[in-house]
Amino acid sequence: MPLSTMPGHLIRRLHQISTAAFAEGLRRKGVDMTSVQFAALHTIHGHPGIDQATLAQLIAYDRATIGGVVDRLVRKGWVTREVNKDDRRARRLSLTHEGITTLADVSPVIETLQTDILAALTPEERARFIALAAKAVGNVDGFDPSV
Amino acid sequence: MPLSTMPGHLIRRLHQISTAAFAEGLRRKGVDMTSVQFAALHTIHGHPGIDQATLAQLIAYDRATIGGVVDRLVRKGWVTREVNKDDRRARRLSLTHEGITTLADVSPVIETLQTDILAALTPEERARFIALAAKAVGNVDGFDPSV
DNA sequence: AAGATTTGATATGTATACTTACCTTTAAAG
DNA sequence: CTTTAAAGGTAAGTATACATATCAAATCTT
Repeated sequence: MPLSTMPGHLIRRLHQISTAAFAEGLRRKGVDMTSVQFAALHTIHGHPGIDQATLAQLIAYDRATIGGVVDRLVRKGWVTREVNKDDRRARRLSLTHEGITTLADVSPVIETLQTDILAALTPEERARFIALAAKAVGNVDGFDPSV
Repeated sequence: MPLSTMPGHLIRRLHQISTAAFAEGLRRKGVDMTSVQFAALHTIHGHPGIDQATLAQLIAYDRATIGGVVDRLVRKGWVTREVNKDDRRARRLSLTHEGITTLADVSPVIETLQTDILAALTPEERARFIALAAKAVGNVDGFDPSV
């Protein structure tokens, strides 16, 4: 069985293409942001005051990894992290002014990139691919639009 | 635009599911091998004496990353790496006896895993997904069966 | 209320990934 | 045949990823 027909290999290649397209698009825009950082930023924006564990859960990240991601977002001045008064284990995450502006700045670029990633497909194929991928990862239409 | 419909996000989730399924399947088999290591092993098996740069190119890896992967394969006793006499820049990679046995041992498990990854899809959907993914990454049927 | 369990977060260690820089060795140019 | 360019590897630095262990705070049990 050739690697080129194995879903595992194809998915890794897609992921590679996806992150490369992301990096290139953002580089052109002059912003230093990874796709992981965007997902975190985007989700914090929709859930101000969220804690790291919930954030990790919402975007299906590892709890241990998210700490480093948030570190870098804080260092870049896009996110504030402060101890939750009601639960001193937790950190409340919110976007700074600059975080909000940057997010607004890159969002349209990123939406464009979503079609670039699947540029080799026709619009119909792209839609079918997205539907199949969503089903494969356990999403159904409108499953969790908050994310 | 919710993350849950963005190809970039879906692809990352698929990749996550894929590598997790791989790790779990191999763990059950009692073998310590990552998907990257399998791809390298599989490709070296098909191209004995291959050099690292060609290997990296065949499976779409980074030249710098492959060095570490090969390091670990050598350390596990599955691969030999020796300087090519005809081009002393290059290293000739080959499988050891144990590498061949291990590869034969895990190959059937891994083929099974390929459907596990897309377990949420019906066989027809799975086939369609694979065809679309192959097209998206620039493969056409039988494009490079050597990999 | 004291003990056990759970939970948010960090620390540690391993494995990708990719960029840039650098070294060595070939190959190409002139 | 020397200068230049290209190619194979490695090294260093950054950013995911995830398992496991640990710590502190909160919650549940009895």
